[in-house]
Amino acid sequence: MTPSRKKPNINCSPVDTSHFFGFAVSVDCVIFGFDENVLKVLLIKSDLPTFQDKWSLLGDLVELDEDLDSASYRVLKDRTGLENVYLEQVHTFSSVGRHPAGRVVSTAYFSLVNARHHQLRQLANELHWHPVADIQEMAFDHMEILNTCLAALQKKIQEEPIIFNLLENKFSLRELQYLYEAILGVKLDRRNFRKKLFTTGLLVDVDEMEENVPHRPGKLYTFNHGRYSNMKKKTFVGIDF
Amino acid sequence: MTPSRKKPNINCSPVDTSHFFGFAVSVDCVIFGFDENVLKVLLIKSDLPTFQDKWSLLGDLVELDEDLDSASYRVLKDRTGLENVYLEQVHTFSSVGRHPAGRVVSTAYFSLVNARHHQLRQLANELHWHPVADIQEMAFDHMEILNTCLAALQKKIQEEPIIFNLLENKFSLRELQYLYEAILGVKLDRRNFRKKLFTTGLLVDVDEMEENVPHRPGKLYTFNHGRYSNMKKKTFVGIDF
DNA sequence: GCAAAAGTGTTCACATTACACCCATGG
DNA sequence: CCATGGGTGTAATGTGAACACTTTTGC
Repeated sequence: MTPSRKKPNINCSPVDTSHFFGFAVSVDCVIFGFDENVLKVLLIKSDLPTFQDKWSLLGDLVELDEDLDSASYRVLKDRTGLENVYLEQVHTFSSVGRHPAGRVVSTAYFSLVNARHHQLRQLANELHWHPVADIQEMAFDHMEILNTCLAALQKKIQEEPIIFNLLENKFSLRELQYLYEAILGVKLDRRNFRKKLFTTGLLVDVDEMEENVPHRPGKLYTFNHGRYSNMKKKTFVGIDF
Repeated sequence: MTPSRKKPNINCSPVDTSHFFGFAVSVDCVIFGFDENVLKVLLIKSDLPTFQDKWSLLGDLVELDEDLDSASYRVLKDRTGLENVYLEQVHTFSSVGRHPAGRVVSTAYFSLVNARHHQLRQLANELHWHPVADIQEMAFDHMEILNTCLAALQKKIQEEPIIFNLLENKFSLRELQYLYEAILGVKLDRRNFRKKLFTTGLLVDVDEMEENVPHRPGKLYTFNHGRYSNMKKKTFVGIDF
C-alpha cells in the first residue's frame, strides 16, 4: 500500500478519490427483548450459502442517501413494526473478509423493545426471539457483535435508566428486578433493590396492582419520563449495583 | 426509497448489491496530548475549497484491503511517528452531506500520545497542537467529532487507567493530577487525589525526584503495567472523582 | 527569607451491604 | 393451610469530601 504521507489526504487536499468509493455500509441491530424472565434477542436465519442455517442479526445495507441512524430505525420498523424505540450506536465492525458479498463495513446498534408489544413482521426466515444465554454460534461476525452489544447494554443500564424500554408501561418491582438480574447476570438483594430504585425518584406508583398472579399481587409503577428529562439536564443518573 | 421488507436482505438472501458499493469509508483520529498543563489535540489545516483554512482532524480514507483499526494506526504512525499508541474507536459519523467529495462515512478514534516524545511529520498544512479548550470551529463535522471524543475520554479515564499514555514514563503526582483536572475540567483535592491513586496500587515509586523545578521536587512514579494487567483479568478498575 | 509546591490524617456525611419477619393472595 | 412472593428497617461497613500545617527546594 502506498504510504499515505505521499498521498494527498482527504481532509486536507482535493484529490481523485474515486477508487475508494467501493465500500458498502450496513447496519446490524441487536434487538433486545425481555420475556419469561429471560433476556432475548431477535434473530433471523441466513440463506447465504456461506452461512446456511446459521442465525443472523437483523441488518441491512445503508442506502446512499441515508445515514446510519435512519437505516437502523428503518430495519427496526420493518421488522418489529415499532417506532420510537430506543436505539444506540455501539461499534463499527470492519474486518476485510467479514461479508462474502464484498467489502461491507457494518455499524452495530442495540435497541430495546417490549417483546410482547409488537408483532413480528416478515415471518419468513424464521424471525424469532432467542435467549441470549443460549446462543453459541452465529453467521458472519455476529457473535462478536452480539457480545459487544451485550457488554454495552450491561454498562449502560448502570449509567442511565434505559432499561424501562424493555418493560410494559406498567410493571412490578419484581419484573424490574428480574430484568436487571437477567441483563447483569447477578442476584440482587430485594430490599436494597427497592430502596435504591425508590430513591431515584424515577418510579411513579400508579395505584394499581398486578392481576392473575398466583401469589400476593404487587403494586404497579411507571417510569417517570418527565422527572428523568429534568434530571438529565443537571447530572447523570447512575444506577449502580 | 423502496421499503426494505420488499427487498432481499444482505444478511439473509443472496442478492445483487452492486448499487450499494458506492461508499467511501474514512477514519478521523482525535489525537490528544498534554503539554504546558493543557489538554491539546493535533490538527491540520484543510485545503479543500469548502473548508478553506479551517482546522481539521487527522484522517484518511480506508483502503479496500484494510480494516478501521489498521487505518487509524496508519494515520497515527504517519503523522506522529509513534507506534504502540493507545487508540480507541468511539463513534461512526454518517450524515449524508458531511463530506464534499461524496458519500464518506467516517469512524472516529481517539488516541493518547505523549506530546513531547514524538516528532511531527509532514509539517506541511501546519500540523500543530491546539489547546482543546480554545477550539471553536472546525472543518467538516469535526467539531462534533472532537466533542464526542472528548466526552468519551472523560468517561473512560474514570473507568480505566489509560491516562498514563499521555505522560512521560516517569511523572510526578502533580503532573498526573493536573492532567486529570485538565481533561475533566474540575479541581481536585490534592490529599484525596494522592490517597486514591496510591490505593489503586498502580503507581510504582522509582526512587527518583523531579529536577530543575523552582520548588521542592516531588517523587517520580511509573505506571504499574503488570499489576494493571492482572487486575483487569479479575475486575474493572474504576478511578472515579 | 520568600515563594512555591511536597507531603501528610482525621472527621463527617453518605452510600452500600447484609440480613429476617409478617402479610396478602390463589389454589 | 400452604406456597409464593410482597412489603418493610436497622446496624455495620466502606467510600467520598472537606479541611491546615510543616517541610523542602530554588531563587
